[in-house]
Amino acid sequence: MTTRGEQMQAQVLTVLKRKGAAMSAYDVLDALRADHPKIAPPTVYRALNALIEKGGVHRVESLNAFVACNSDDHDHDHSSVMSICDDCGSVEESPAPELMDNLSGILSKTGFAAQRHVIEVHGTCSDCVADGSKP
Amino acid sequence: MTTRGEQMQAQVLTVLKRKGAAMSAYDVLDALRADHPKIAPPTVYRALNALIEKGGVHRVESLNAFVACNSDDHDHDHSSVMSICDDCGSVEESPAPELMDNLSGILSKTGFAAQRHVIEVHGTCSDCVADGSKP
DNA sequence: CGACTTGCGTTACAATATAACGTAATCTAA
DNA sequence: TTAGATTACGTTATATTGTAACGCAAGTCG
Repeated sequence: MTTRGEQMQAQVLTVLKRKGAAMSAYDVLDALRADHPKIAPPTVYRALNALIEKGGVHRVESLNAFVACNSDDHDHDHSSVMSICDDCGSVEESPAPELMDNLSGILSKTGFAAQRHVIEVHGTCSDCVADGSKP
Repeated sequence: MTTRGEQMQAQVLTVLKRKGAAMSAYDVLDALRADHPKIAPPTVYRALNALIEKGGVHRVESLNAFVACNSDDHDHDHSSVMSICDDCGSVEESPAPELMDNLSGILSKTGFAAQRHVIEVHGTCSDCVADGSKP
């Protein structure tokens, strides 16, 4: 087992968890510059991609951004819905097995062989709804 | 009613329909250079955004690309699933009202107020499945 | 017609992402 | 242990995607 690069991955994950919301790769890059003054984009993208493979990080396609997985228990086989708050940037994952079954049913009728699901819902999270429109 | 720019929108829509698959904004730009040698990105993005507002074009978030809406009948209130073939680039929309209800149910439990749904499924379309793995 | 408004075209640049190359770290086998 | 193979890292450079801002042209309305 190689451990090269895992330090970088750990630092990237720490940054994302500390933020608790979606961050662009370049936001992560800036956060890492404190420790690594000469860090470059490919380093960050490689760490992010490795973390995505492991399931510790998800890519938010509709934001071109990344978020730490906060629910450690669920499996990461794409069986969840991402709720993205456009006010505060928080991202929650909700497991949705029935929805996936429903989707499979719809698609199988058309002969489409699904491989990857992107289910992202934009809106306002309960906290931001409670805070009112624009305090 | 202004008609300025509608020519451009019409040409963009023609390009997208002729392609019959997702295209990046810059692919559209290149296609338009034949008629408009000096065309620039904002012109294309403005036309694309106007067409998206009207519902004639959809943005494919997971590809950073755009596709002409091929089913003229359905309403465009986000109530459909996009099936994206990673082999040929074709994009199909399937209405999925039950799925949307299901999704609303899941999210309302968390207090999340949904405003926009991004439901994109990547895989292989029936034509490409029929063509075998790599002919 | 002349003043006002809208939004287009253009220039320039910002934000996101990756190709490619040399090299250092790790692994394998003798 | 070390030579050779392999992996994947850091770096440079560049590709790709998207937008801010400004001046002007086209349409609007008195």
